Amino acid sequence: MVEKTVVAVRVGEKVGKLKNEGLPSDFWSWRKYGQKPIKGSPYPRGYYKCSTSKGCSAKKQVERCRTDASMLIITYTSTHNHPCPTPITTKSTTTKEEDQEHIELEEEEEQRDNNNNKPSDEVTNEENFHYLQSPIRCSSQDIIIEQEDPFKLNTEKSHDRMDLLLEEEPLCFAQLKNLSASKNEELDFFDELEELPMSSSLLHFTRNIFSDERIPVGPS
DNA sequence: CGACTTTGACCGGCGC
DNA sequence: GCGCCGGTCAAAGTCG
Repeated sequence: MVEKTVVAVRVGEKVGKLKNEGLPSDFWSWRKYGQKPIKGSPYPRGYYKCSTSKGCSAKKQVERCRTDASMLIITYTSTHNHPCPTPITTKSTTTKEEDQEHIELEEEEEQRDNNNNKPSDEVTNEENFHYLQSPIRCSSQDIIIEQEDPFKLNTEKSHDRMDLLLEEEPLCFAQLKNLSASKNEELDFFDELEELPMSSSLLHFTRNIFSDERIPVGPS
């Protein structure tokens, strides 16, 4: 049984011009070992292996949404057989960072409990994807994690969107696009970043996720 | 010089 | 068996 995680990531148009097709940075390093044009999609799919540790079998596939070039579909397969590499950071940041992630996890689990549509034991069914935030968390838990825009952490909007994302039926990408349409200003995200009152941990966190949204996507 | 990307070739699974 | 397609390999090129 191979673990498979599908994550939709919205990236800015500008970022898409960068190398790696603007892949969001994560704690692991990935080595590209192939690229293939995919039938039915105008965009090629890239194949990446984890190069953080020798012998790690973790892989990911990255392709652009055929209907929305600013949306990346990242499919993680296998799991890392090594601990999450420690990002270059100051000593004091990790705990805060973890706390924030824990908060998000709890929110996620709470949402899932409220929904009751997908009991956790059913999620492990092979027909279901594991919504595992592979690049951020070193965990094999079946946990839905969405990387929220840090600026939306305290807004009602994020919860509304969360509810939408946890709807029984998977969203089409057009819907996902609308959900995050308000993020057009993200192109200047880093320009504004310096001026905003952010804690060092939050700043580090946002840099690591590259200001992307990571949206769990159900099986098509 | 090592790590990485690019890209054509190769291989296996699957449907006809 | 054959062709298509997705996934992987590996040599060559690039970059810092």
